[in-house]
Amino acid sequence: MSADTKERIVFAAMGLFARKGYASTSVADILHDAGVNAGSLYHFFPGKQDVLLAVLDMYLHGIRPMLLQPAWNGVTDPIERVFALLEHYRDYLTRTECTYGCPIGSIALELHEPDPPVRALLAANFDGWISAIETCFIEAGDRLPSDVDRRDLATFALTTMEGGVMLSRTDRTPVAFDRSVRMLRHYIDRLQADR
Amino acid sequence: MSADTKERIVFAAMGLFARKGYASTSVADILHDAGVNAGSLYHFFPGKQDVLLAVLDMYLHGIRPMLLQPAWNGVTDPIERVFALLEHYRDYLTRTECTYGCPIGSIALELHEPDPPVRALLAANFDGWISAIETCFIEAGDRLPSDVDRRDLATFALTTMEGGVMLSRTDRTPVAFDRSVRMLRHYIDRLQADR
DNA sequence: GTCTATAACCCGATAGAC
DNA sequence: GTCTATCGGGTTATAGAC
Repeated sequence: MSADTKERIVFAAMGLFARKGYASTSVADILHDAGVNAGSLYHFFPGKQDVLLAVLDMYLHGIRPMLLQPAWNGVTDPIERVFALLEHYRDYLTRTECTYGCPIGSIALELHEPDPPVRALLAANFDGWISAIETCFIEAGDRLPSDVDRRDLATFALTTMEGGVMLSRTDRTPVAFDRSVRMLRHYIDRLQADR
Repeated sequence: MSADTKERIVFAAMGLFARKGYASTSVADILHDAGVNAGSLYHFFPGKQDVLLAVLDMYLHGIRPMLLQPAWNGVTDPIERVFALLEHYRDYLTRTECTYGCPIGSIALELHEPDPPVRALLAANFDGWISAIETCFIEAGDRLPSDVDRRDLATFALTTMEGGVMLSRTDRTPVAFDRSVRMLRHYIDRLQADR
């Protein structure tokens, strides 16, 4: 089946890129994990980079169903949703003994001069994440001071997460991640206290 | 000259790893930039990874003379020193049109399963950075609330910087970096206001 | 310590039968 | 659409003369 084969390739590549990175994943690795032969992959994709594009596209369209929905299950308070999402990343971090973090962030720093379409999809993924969190802060309404820009605050939450993941992956403990998120929580608590 | 050759190799590799990353830099690249032949490199280093170790070691010992000293030139206030260091990274970012960020952070995310000595040196570099900033916050004394942990705050400053660099490199503009640092500044201003 | 040549290997991508 | 075999090129590292 054609659709199935293509899907298997993308899913296999998604896992491999997250675990080993883009450059360190060979086409042979993808073929092996997908249980597919070279001819099939090159029938659906012009080359390896196009597989990456498909993976980034899947992440982009998966933000709601694959990331936000599970992270926000049962959480309705908009500000708690921000921290529920951060907690979601922490779970992923600890479940993998702090070896895997955010796959988008890893690829973004691994590729030093990505081709324009790759860079555009990386930026779109970050933008989607930020916009989702921005919406939470907007929904928080007057619980936050009116002079605090909601998008700036959402960007800050993402940099806290990405930076925390970076340090925690490096020393294989969630300590730095926890410290950063605790500080972000402290900041947002204070914003709510004296709005 | 032996010492000179070894040094040229390390400096060439330092530049290349920062610009292209570790995996994408070939030994041939290093040889070319250093103006050295393969025999010389393999005379001084068992392999490519050992060149990386030497580079990370140089970064580690260069934190004060190569990073803090120039960033803090003329800045004495401990809290302003924190933001002067962040400004230093912003300068590097904008001077390179947002293509290069923190070389340690890039390598840390690029290598998914680094050998223990590499990981140890990456962690030591982050630790040295955090400790320097922690000292600033300690020197700030009672300008900051006593119940705010100085090391947590220093870790937060590093994650803000690394996350900001990641996003800014991805969309090739310092906007995200500036937003994150502005939020950190806002937080620390508030800590000082109602200590 | 420095040089050149090259070994041994892995990579992405392709050709062409089925 | 799927398979196998393989091409051409780049990789790290080594051998051995000087």
